[in-house]
This record gives sequence, C-alpha cells and structure tokens, in this order.
Amino acid sequence: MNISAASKAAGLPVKTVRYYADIGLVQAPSRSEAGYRNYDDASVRKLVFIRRSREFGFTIEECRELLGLYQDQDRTSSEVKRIASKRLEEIEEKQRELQSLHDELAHLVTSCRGDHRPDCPIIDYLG
Amino acid sequence: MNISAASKAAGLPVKTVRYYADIGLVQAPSRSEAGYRNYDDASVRKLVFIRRSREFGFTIEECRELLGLYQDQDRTSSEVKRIASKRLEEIEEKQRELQSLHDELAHLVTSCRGDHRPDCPIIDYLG
DNA sequence: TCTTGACCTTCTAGTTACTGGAAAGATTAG
DNA sequence: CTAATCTTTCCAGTAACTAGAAGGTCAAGA
Repeated sequence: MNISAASKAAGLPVKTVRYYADIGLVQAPSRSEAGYRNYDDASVRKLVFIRRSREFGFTIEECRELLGLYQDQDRTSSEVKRIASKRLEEIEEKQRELQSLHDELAHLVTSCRGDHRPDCPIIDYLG
Repeated sequence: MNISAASKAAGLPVKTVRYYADIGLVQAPSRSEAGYRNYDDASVRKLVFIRRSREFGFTIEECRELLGLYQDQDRTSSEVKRIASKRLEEIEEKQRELQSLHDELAHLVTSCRGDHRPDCPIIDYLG
C-alpha cells in the first residue's frame, strides 16, 4: 500500500501520515526500491486509532500514550480511564467557559440594533 | 507610565503589550531618553479593549477591526454586530461539537471499569 | 559612592499540530 | 513517448504568544 492508499484507508491527509512517522508517533514504514513508503494493514489500524483519538481532542502526546496502551497486552483499564477522564474534565471546563462567553455575547448581540448609527452596546462593553 | 505599569493597568503580560505594538495592533508608544516605552491612559484603554475582545475569543485580526470601529466616530453598529454575530456562531458551533464529544466520551468513561485488567471499552472504541 | 535588585531593551527560538509549496524523481495510462 | 499523477525531501508558515539570553538603566540603601 503506498501512502495515498494508506491515507485514504486511515482517513488522514498524506502530509499528516508522513508527519506522524516523522515525529515517531507511528513506526517509520518500510520503503520500496524507489524510496516509496509501504504501509500495511496494521499500520493503517494505528493511524485510524490516532485519528479517532485526535477527534476526541487528545493531544499528540496523549495519543502516544493511548497508542502504547492499545498495543500493550498488560495495560490496565485504569490507565486508560485516567487519561480519558482528564480529557473529559477539560471538555467540561471548556464547555463552562463557552457557555458563559455565549451568554454574555448573545446578550450583547441581541441588544445591539445593528443599524447605521454608531451607538453600540458591544463596543460600550469592550471599551 | 512604563511598560510594567501599563501592563498591570491593562491586565496583560508585559511581553504581550510589547507584542501588540510589534504587530501594529496598537501604535508604538513613545520612548524615554533611555529607550523605555512610555504609555498613556489612552493606550491603556486600547489595551484593555483588546484584552476584553480576546477574552471573547476574537482573533487578533478581528480585534484590529473592532479597535478600528471603537475609534471610528462614523462606525455603524451593524458592522460591529456582524463581527460579533460571526463570533457567536463560531461559539455555538464549538458548543455543539463539544457537546457530542462530551456525550460520547462520558459514556465511554462511565462504562470503563478502571481496574487492573486490560479490557477497556475506550480502547475498543478507538481501535 | 557603590552596589544590589528590579527594572528595561532587543533578539532568537520554541510552542501545537499540522499545512503549503517547491524541486525533483517514479510510475502509469494512453 | 509523453503527459499526468504519483512520490520524495526540505523549508517555511500558521496563531498568538512565551521563554530565555545578553546587556543597559534606575532607584534605594549602606
């Protein structure tokens, strides 16, 4: 499988697939005589794992940990749960943040006439 | 007012205050004989305006626009409202995203025992 | 007067996770 | 045979700062 086939199978851009090997997140693939990268199904599975982890917002370093656990027969689910719980808390923190931003901004936007005149509660609030 | 006084008054780190002048977001301040930056109240007010705008998540470029409108007697509130509404929609989009991430991840975390055994629905889901 | 500590300056480089583009070689379809 | 579509490497850019180094300045206390 060359890199574009692997990229399609994994659902990641070619550049990203290369990048993940560059930073050692996945093992560097073998090469053809001409230097083309050869990917196999196992590598693609790891790339998919990383893509899904990234979609949850795990950092690259967390993906590295998770991938390690994925491949570790002796892992404990508590290690996985710890990482996932941490991410969940971050998400909840971000949600609270966004909620208060939303409420404030929505209020300002609603109270702004949005006409040709300069008076504006949004500007008043910021200034 | 030297930079640290301005920084305190504006609620921004010294480095950030310098940075905002470097990128031309605010006018470069005048200098003392020794080359120290001198800030006045008007500059501090602009820095506060930028800090508040940034806290709402407006990009630097949007802050530049908003600051322009702030200082423009001939602005129309519709211009301000357009920028703010755009940001509000982004926030709402992000909220929807986070909500679905949250629900999925919370479900997985709940269903993971978190014990010494390797079985883990989180890993199963990602792999 | 000297020194010490807290300022200030500029400059470079690092952060996160890619992404774009250039230059050049390989492969494939027609 | 050629044109299009791969592939490679390498360099640079993104956003918005932030860290740190090397060195100049200033005010207060001994």
